Amino acid sequence: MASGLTIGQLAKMASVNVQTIRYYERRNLLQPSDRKVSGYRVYGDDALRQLRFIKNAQALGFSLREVSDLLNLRVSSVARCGTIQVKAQAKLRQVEAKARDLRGLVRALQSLICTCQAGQPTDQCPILQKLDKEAASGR
Amino acid sequence: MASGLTIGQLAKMASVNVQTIRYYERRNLLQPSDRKVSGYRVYGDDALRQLRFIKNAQALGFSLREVSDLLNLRVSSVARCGTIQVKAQAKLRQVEAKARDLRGLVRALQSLICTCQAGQPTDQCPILQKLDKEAASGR
DNA sequence: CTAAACCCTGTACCATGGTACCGAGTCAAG
DNA sequence: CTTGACTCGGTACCATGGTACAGGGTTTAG
Repeated sequence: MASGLTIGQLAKMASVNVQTIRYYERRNLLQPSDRKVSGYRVYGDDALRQLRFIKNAQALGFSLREVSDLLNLRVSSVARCGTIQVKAQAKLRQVEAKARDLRGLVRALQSLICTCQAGQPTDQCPILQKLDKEAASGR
Repeated sequence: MASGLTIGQLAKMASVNVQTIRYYERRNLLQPSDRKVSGYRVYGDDALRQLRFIKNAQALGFSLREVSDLLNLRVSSVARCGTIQVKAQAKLRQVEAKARDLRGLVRALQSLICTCQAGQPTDQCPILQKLDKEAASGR
């Protein structure tokens, strides 16, 4: 089939905005495989795969900058799988740390909510009092 | 003591940038208690408490918009503690959801890393292959 | 053949949380 | 009284991940 998609068709298939695809192009994340004489971008269906790659990596918490790095690694197959593993591990540590922070935050919020009794005026609210002093006990 | 701090002194005491304080003022988060004839902002040490409040609430995951809401609640003490409790609970649910997502992400990354053997060229890397297909199994 | 629907480039704009620079006025120490 | 540090308001800029619009050219269906 080797399609030959226009940017609009690609956008629809990937459920993204046309502008977003052009934005990804500027960010060096996704290049059209060709151009028509008219200047229209032409994409193969590898473009769709790559677009999904980008979205998947984003969903895994990689920034577009990091996605770009990942894609460059893939292109230069001099790079070894280990390089990617190292990147993924670094990202894992980042994400783990963030998850821990959020757990602490959950605990802090929970304890604030527990001490709060709904009927009091706000100037006696223990949540606000706590924020006034020193919060974020989970860290 | 009731200090009478300049913006620079306040900034130093709270370890924030002077510009940040002015930015907070624009965002209705922190108003100077007075102005000198020269136009210089004058802050009482309640300002320092309020600045810490802001930073604490931020650390708990509240956006500046939400912090502003919180502060407005505190000012209008017609509002009841329950209002704040509701807000804190809503934020708690948000944060819990985010924490769950992140743990899913951690699991997805871990499983990707496990299947990856460091010596292979990138075009056979299971992490990249996985990203090519469909990742984010944790969702 | 015409009109709608699409595409092009370039630029500006959105939110978020700040940071930096400008020219001018003010304050405090020596 | 001067000089350097501080402050003022206004505006522009940073990164991030897009989105929108203007003013054209192209393609395609009727």
